[in-house]
Amino acid sequence: MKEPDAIKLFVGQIPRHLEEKDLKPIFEQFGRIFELTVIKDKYTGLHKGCAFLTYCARDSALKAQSALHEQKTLPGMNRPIQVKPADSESRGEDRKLFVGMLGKQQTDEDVRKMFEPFGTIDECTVLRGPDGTSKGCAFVKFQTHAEAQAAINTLHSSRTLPGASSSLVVKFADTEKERGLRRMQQVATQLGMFSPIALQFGAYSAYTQALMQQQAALVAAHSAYLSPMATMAAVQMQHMAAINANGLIATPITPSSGTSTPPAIAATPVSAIPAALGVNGYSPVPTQPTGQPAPDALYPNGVHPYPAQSPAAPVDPLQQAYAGMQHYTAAYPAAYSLVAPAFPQPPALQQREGPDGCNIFIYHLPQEFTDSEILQMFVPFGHVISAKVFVDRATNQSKCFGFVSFDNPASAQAAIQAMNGFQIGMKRLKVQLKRPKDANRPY
DNA sequence: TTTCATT
Repeated sequence: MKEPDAIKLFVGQIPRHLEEKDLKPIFEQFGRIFELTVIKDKYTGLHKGCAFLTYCARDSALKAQSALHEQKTLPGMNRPIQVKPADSESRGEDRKLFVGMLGKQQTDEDVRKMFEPFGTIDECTVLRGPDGTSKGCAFVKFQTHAEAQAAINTLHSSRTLPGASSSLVVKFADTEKERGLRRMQQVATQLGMFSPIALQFGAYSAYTQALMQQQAALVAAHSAYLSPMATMAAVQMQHMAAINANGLIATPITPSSGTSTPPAIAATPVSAIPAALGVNGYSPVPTQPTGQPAPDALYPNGVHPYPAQSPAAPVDPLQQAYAGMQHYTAAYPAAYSLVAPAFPQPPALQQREGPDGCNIFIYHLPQEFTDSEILQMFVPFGHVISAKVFVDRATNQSKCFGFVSFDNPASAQAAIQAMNGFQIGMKRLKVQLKRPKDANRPY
């Protein structure tokens, strides 16, 4: 049994091929383990590279934390292991700050000194690229929200650091949700598609996102062993599967030029995709020259001395997958059309309204969006009977707002739910029900 | 100039 004051620890920077049984020996040396759980993706079961660990005794947790946290690096990882109380133990992530516009040469210590006057700092990390160069920003975690707020009040915009292009930014760090949106944006950018297909990433359900990540990881893990054509087919399937799994797009997808991908692939169950790739059961783990996974015997203490880097590890699988795709599609423009055109252009729609509750108003559209873009942006949510961007009569320029009408209120609600607040560039879309014609505009 | 992840 565990002590009542036991601490649940979060363990990060774990190689994804290590399971509970592999981790146990690493942590058992600090005391009896009450519970050790590798965190897996709730939909895909994919190992997320971290775990929760509770010792029977509080003291064991403290010992493990001081012996391991930031002290050792497990093989294949490029950052040291994290062993610290889980967020659930401290409640609230409202005490973490994002600090932007730092000089490139400032270290964790420099940043810490700047923030120390405002309270007790739990964590202070300058973000760095794989080569160790600063990204010019940092995260600083205080013990309380009030301390963090005090730092914002005093430091935000207070000065311009040497080498920075504008004044210091100090704000609360993005929430999990905001980060998700940001990632989608990055994916969109990497796909080289600002709109409209890329925007649909914003409409993806968590489930679809999870599938995407899994497929991307598989593609990344195996692209080295697959022919370019197979890799591209995998990326295609990833898109198709994502779209179909989302249940939003019913359009049949037919390849428009010769590849080995049969039309039937669009109907392939998602679970069958790894098999279709010929990688079913193949774990995305760097292997030894023998073809066997690295045996535990290589690091009998369970902990490998710093810096133990695997040449295969430090690339983000998503980035790698999409970079690969971009490269491929750049070389074969004809093939590109296979990936994108899930949404054939319907004939131009008349501007007409749906019933009450079926019409939505969209504001903060990018200047370059036309009827076609907003149609494609909202078609995943239902049957669109009208999509109209308003343009200035004199200049023919978009007024950056428009209306979309569905044939039923549920689609309109789904669209609002998914797209309101969706970030495009610096702006977020405002998506709400269109006001009835007779309502006055209060602004 | 937004991270490596928090059941």
